[in-house]
Formats: sequence, structure tokens, C-alpha cells
Amino acid sequence: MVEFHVDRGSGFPAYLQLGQQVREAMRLGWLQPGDRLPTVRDVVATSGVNANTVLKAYRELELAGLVEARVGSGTFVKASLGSAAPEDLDPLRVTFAAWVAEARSAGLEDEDIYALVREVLSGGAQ
Amino acid sequence: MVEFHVDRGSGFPAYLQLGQQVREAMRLGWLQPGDRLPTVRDVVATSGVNANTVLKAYRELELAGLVEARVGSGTFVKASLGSAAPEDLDPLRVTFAAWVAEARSAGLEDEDIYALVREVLSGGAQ
DNA sequence: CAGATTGTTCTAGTTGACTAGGACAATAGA
DNA sequence: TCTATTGTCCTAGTCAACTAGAACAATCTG
Repeated sequence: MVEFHVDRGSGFPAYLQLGQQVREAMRLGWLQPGDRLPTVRDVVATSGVNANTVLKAYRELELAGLVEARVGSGTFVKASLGSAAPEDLDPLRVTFAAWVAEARSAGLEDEDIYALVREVLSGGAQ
Repeated sequence: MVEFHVDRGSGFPAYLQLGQQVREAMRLGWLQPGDRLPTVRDVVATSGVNANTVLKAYRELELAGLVEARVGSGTFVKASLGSAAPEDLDPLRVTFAAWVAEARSAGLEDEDIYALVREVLSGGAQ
């Protein structure tokens, strides 16, 4: 079961955070087709956000064709996200973790790493 | 000179985007102490956001002690951000770019890569 | 069938982000 | 000194995000 972590006051909307966390879990294989998302009321109790906010997040995912809501039973993952097979992810995870260790020992903080990642992914100098 | 790229409709506030871009540029060494940020009016003309929005972003950076605003001359970078020396960044950039190439050839899209990065940096399973 | 569970809808209201446009004040440069 | 540049402030207003609380309707479970 996926646990949501909504950071209020971080500046960006709670419903976007929820949606992103679902998409991310799907990409990482934590959520696969057929899996059930936490109940709207569960999320309300866990994260403190309003039911309408959760609903907005779920509805957006449904519009994207990623999940399917079934009254009485819950919201279920419909499609798969992530273009790589979960097996292929593991070796990449290992090598990247090694790189992170190297970066950290060079003195980089997580924010530095994020900045570097964004720089490289966006095509270097932009 | 740093160019700002404000993505309206992305969901999170323009003033946060501006602030983050400045911080990121500082971490990557593109902005160093003494450098001048774009004029408030420049940003207005370039990105289309309102002067008050830019001001809010700049004021937040000033409160954080990162920049210094001088009426009549501009806003200048005051401190340095990023815990690593810029020279140390290059080799890390190279090895990371290699890893990205590997990940992409394994079929990963940028979003998959971001998800993996966040997973590893947040400590794997959470 | 009966009760619990779940998604869904509705209204009303608050808060914060952002816009619009104008004006002021301090500084730099000629 | 004069002028352009720059940061700063102000008022008023719009819009989206989010809250609060209640109710409804479809489905599952026993």
C-alpha cells in the first residue's frame, strides 16, 4: 500500500503532490495495474487534506487514463507507467547510488545533486 | 546573465520558480558572489510576470542572505551556495551524464530518471 | 435484504498567488 | 545638477487552491 506524504506549505498544490506521488510509484513499479490506491477517506485521515482535494487528484489521474475509480470498491491502477521493465531498473539504481555516494563524499548536498541532475537532463547549458 | 524561464500553469507559484532558478544557478556556479541578477523590469519584460511577483522572489532571496538589493544599481549575489568547489563538479557531471546515457538507452524517459533519482536520494524505500 | 464502504456531488467560505497600474525614493552616470 | 535606472511601495481586484461539512448513490459483504 502506498503512503502519501503531503507537504503543506511547500508552495505547490496538495492535489498535484498526490498525483505526482502516484505517477512516481507507478514508474518505480511500486504500483502496478490492478493495485488499489488508498481510499479517499484513508488519504484524508492520513494526510489531513480535504476529500475534495484527494478527489481532484484521483480524477485527474483517471482523466489521464492511469487509474479507474469504482464506487464501492476503490480506485485501481489501470495502465502502466514507466518505459522500462522493473528488472532493468535495479542495475541502474545500483550504479546511480554509487554515483550519489561519490558525489556526497565530494561534499555535495542533496540540493546540489538535484541541481546537477536537472542541468544534465535539460541538456547542459540552456 | 541568467535567463529565467517561468512556466505558468505548471501549478507552482512563479515567485518560487524564480527563487529556485537563482539558487540552482548559484549551486552550479553560474551565479557567483558579485554577479548581478536581472533587473526586476528585465524579468517582467522577459517572463511576463508582474513586478510584485519578481520582487517577492528577490526579497525572499534577500531574507535568506543570498542576495543584496541596491537601489539604483541592481540586485547582486552576496553569498555562495553549493558546498562543492566548481572544479569538483565537472568530473561528477561527466560520470552522471554517462549514467544518463545508459539509462536512456535502457528505455527510461526523463520522468523515469527523475523518479529514480528521488527514490535513491530519499533513501530508497520510505 | 441490510449495513458498511466507497466514490461523488454540492454549497459556502477562506486564503494566498498573482495581476494591474501607478507612484515614490535612492542611486548611478553624464 | 539633471536624467535615467533601479528597487520599493500601495491599492484594488481576480482567480485558483483549499477547507468545511453535509449529503447522495453505487457497490460490496455478510
